[in-house]
Amino acid sequence: MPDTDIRVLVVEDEAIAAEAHTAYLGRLTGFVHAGTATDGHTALRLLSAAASLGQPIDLVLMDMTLPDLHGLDVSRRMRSAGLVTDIIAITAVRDLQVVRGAVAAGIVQYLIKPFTYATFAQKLAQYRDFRLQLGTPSALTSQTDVDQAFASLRTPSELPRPKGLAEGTLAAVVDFVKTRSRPISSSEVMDELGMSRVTARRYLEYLAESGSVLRSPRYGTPGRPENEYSWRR
Amino acid sequence: MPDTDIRVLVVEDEAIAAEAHTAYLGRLTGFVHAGTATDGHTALRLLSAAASLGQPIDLVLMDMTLPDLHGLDVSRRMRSAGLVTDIIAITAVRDLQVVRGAVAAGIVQYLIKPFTYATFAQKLAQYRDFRLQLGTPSALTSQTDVDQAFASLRTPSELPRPKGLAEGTLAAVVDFVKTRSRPISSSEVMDELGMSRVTARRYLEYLAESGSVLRSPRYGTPGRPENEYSWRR
DNA sequence: CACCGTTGCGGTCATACTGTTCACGATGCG
DNA sequence: CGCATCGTGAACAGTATGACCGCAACGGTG
Repeated sequence: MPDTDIRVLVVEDEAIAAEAHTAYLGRLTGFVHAGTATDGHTALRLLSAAASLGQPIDLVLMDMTLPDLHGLDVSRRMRSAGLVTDIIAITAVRDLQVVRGAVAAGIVQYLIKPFTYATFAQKLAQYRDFRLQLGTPSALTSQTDVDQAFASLRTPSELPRPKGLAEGTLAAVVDFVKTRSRPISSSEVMDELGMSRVTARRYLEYLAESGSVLRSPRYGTPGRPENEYSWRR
Repeated sequence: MPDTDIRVLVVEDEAIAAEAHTAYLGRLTGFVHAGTATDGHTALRLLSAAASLGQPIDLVLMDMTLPDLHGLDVSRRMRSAGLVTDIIAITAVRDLQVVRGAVAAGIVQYLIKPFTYATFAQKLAQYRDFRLQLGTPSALTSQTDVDQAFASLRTPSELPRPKGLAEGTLAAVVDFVKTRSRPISSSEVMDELGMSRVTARRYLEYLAESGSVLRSPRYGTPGRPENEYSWRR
């Protein structure tokens, strides 16, 4: 459905970086590259042109360091112009003031260069989920619904590995879950990997929390329901 | 330390609501009520006055429905003026466009009226955590750090669920009931979700008790009448 | 129209099995 | 040897299930 595709404008002065972003975009479903601007004024012009043509840009990948304007200035001018386009900031600068300003300017994600494709994809996927949740008009019925939408925007997909989890064990569990196409329970991991149920569960739970595996209760048998975990690509 | 207290401006045209918000604020540590505005222009004037006095407002509790301007307009004008003050939106309107606009205008939290003090306190506490993480200049060293800071704005805990109800199961049932426009019986939930009738009924009954779902008996067939449940918006 | 058998869901338990917690033992590192 | 990190067993708590009984409407029957 091209109708629901998210139209993306890349704002980046370095040609190589701009091409990289565009290439990354092409690998994601649901996103369309709608143009590239190499400075702030061009970006603003493209944005209003697209809006008046009835094909507004949905999302801007905005580099913060531009030749003419700072990315934050571009964002602020967009807001002044009444554009509700969402913005993902891309920057090499880890500046506190910039982050604070970014939040105030309504920037939905903040990517620090250099980043891997995986990181890029995750941030955009989160944004896509966010839009999806807001996309259905009937969805917004309660505080919880709004909270959910905000959560998908702001929950990091990659949690730092907390204490109590060993790298080797984690790798073993990840490997095991990956090889099974069927959802598995913590008991199965216990049996197959020879670890205790407690340990198996701790790792699976961490993976579920970090979003790498899907968790859902398994019904049908007496007793407390068993959670089953399946690797999500 | 009054130095680190968060200075809050309440923007609300109804006196009773404004007082309530102020009273709520007083019960929280780390926040100071810095003033109240009953319309958008006054709010903007107070904000720039405070900023030029060197005592900028850190946070605005902004009602969306004001006599002169829409809350979103006030937010946009704040951004145009270069104010990095954070904003928590308070509104009775569950409007998709408003939520989208709110995100674009850099609104950090979105509270739907009416809300309990618990909800209010939770949202503000989350905001305080967010500031705390951005407050230490050395903290921002990696993508993970930024992610963590954003994450404190997400909803960490939901309302306390009574014992005996699993979070995942409840979510599944709520989701199922929501998607059906027709009233459904516990047997249908049993069949569709693969759980037992007892379990399905327990969750439906809880939802009916808590008021999010409507319950009424269904006549016309032999046997004891069946209760049917329908989502109430 | 009053009564009664039939029917099928409502409501309650004991039960079964897992999730969760806790304190301790094992392992590694300085 | 002391400290931090991790895995484990055991005890406790949580939660879905099957079975069972009772109830409320239906539909004959007199």
